[in-house]
Amino acid sequence: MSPAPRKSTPKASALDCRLAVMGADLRLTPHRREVFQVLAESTDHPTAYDVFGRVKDRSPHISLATVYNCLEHLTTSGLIKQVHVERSQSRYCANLHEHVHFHCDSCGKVSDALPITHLDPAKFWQLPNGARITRTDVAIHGLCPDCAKKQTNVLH
Amino acid sequence: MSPAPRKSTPKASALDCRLAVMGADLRLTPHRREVFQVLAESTDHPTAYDVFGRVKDRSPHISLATVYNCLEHLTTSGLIKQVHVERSQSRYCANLHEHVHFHCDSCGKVSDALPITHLDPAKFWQLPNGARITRTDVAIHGLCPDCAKKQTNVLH
DNA sequence: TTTCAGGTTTAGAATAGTTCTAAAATGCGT
DNA sequence: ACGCATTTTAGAACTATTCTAAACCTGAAA
Repeated sequence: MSPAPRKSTPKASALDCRLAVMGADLRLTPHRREVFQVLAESTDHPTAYDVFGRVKDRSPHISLATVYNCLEHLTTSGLIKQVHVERSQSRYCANLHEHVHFHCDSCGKVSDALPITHLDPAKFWQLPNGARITRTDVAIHGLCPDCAKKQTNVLH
Repeated sequence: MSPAPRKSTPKASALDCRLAVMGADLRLTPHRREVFQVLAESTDHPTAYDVFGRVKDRSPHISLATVYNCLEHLTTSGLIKQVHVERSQSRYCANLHEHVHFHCDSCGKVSDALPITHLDPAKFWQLPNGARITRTDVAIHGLCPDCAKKQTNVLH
């Protein structure tokens, strides 16, 4: 008999492509797929607990530990990024394009800001001689347009 | 009778000056002074627990809660800065000059890097229209000179 | 088809960093 | 010295995260 055609994962979604392209060593389980989907559809940099709540709509029996587990695997295989804003909860982000995070210190919202020009850290800062740079995290703090407007109104 | 000369805080240390200059609303207690001193003498961005250990050499009876308390007061009055590197412990820094933090992902050391030129965030990133910027935190990750050298040696 | 080995998921316990609480201590102005 | 506000303390409480051990899949081998 000729070998049977493979049965598993018949459709190639955006996530499958991403996994293939990155060559990540990550088994694509339904939970991991869902956690990634949730993140890919979110622009608000949800916390692990936020993700838990959103994934539960689709998989009511998923546990928080699994969400943490999936987030860790997705992070280490480079499919998502972990963002450290506060000493409190970590936030996660599926936007892998070069960008920085803008944090509103009033309402706590986190939004992405795209680069106008590429920033070369070595041109801006005196780094220790012989250091090797792997990534640069930029976090800009301030007031988002809404909160800036509100604060101005209050002051006058 | 003419008013008696003020008796409190007879000597003006660097910390006193700093407090006066910044107009910080902070009572200068011995513990706060010690916590600040420890930080001012450290370049390794100690954690709260590190600070606790170092202050204990001078004030053996200080409690960890007091250290946290002092760190919070010093932070909110702008005398020190809190640095969020990892999801784990916060680190603190008494260097208020414009600078960024370089984190070695191998040995975990955090060191300061001074700016060569001033960075204007608005020139580099498309920020939400109407946003008001208060500060920009830059964290550069990679390998410090020592770890970069070691890793090269291992590879050949 | 059964068996096995591997990774995955689960619930709950454990841990770590930090904050809270209530009482005691301290210090300043009168 | 007195009263009041702030600071300090020890320990409990809290929260985010990680660990653990058992149950569960899934795919390959027998």
